[in-house]
Amino acid sequence: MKIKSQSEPLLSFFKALSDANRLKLVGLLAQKEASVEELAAVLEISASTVSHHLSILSDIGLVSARVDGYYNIYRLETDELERMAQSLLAQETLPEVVEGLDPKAYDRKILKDYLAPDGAIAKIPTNHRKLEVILGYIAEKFEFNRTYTEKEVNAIIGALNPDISGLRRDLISAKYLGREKDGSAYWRVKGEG
Amino acid sequence: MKIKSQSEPLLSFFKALSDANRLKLVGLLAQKEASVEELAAVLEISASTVSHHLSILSDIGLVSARVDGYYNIYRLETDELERMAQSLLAQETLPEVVEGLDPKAYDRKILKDYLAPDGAIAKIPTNHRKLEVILGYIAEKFEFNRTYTEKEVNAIIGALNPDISGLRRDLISAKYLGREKDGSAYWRVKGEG
DNA sequence: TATTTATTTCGAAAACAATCGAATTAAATA
DNA sequence: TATTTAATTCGATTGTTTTCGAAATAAATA
Repeated sequence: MKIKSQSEPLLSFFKALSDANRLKLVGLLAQKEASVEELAAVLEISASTVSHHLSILSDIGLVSARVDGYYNIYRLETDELERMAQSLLAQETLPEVVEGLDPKAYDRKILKDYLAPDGAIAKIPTNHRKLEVILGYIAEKFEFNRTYTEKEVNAIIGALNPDISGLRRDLISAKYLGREKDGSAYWRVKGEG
Repeated sequence: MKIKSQSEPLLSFFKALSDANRLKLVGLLAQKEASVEELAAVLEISASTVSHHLSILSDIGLVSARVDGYYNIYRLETDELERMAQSLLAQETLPEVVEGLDPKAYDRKILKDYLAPDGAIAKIPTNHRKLEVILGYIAEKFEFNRTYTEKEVNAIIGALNPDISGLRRDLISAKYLGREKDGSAYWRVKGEG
């Protein structure tokens, strides 16, 4: 099942107003209500096209129609327009737009690029952002709430990549591992377990 | 020369935000700045497509880029977004949208439909709105600031359509012509000259 | 200096949207 | 009831937009 974004109304609103003729329709109806025929004459497009545009505006509640004799008289729902415009400014609107997206997708892509199929680190990235992701991956091989000897640390790192001392230094300077001043013990500091 | 609407910025704004992926980009950048690669991974679309979308957002000043090493780091121009959203609500925004449109286009179309090539009234509309337009057309054949005898009135109307008494009555009841109680004089009341 | 890397630009394919005129529907008048 | 009228729906066409992968660009590293 496809995860559907929470922001459909917002997108529909922008789509509805992202056409020059529809924007003009809203502008005209803001002045006074009007029939399809009249709008078509002023916009110089066919009545069927106006009808199509009005149905899009009507779908999101921005205009409504009233029958009067032969005519369908359309009017702008001013309150609705104001409500929608206001909600653009609301704090909670933008966060909803990104619901359903996975912020870890980039980290996963980096791991995929730098790890061998067996989980070893095939190549060490020079780039800072990417190195950070790889260091986080190494850190996960360490448990919280215990200490490791340097020999144990080297064994864990060495199973992943031959550049043991370089990676050990990086892990400490990036604060993934803590270390006794005399080098007698190491322990895991941060990461997500 | 094509008359250009005054509302280009408004239309560009809506167009820019009328795509689901661009809306998500804005949502992501609202949380934190990010590189093209990172955005592409999270949205699960190609980097070139992200680049294309960012250039559209950047054209209207909604995002900006900063170079950092290999990366172009994009950030949301929060102030600009707020400014644009605010201007949607501004009084003067909607009227600008309809600038350059001719509100008399509908009247002209009605005249075209009901007048013969020589200017005579080929057919009298039953519809109220349309009849009004035709009456306005007849009224223009009368001068302001003088009176007409019934004979003169009949001659002017008769040159346009044989239903003289019907049209004369309509002109008076729609207040295009004034009339002495005893019917001895008629004069033009409203219209645009 | 040659190579690697992220981004942008380009060109083509596919998806989408606007538009028109004709056919249909619904409502008013003759 | 048949006709006229305005609006909507339909089908086809045209134009625009999104998207991708490949090629070009620009910037950092080896």
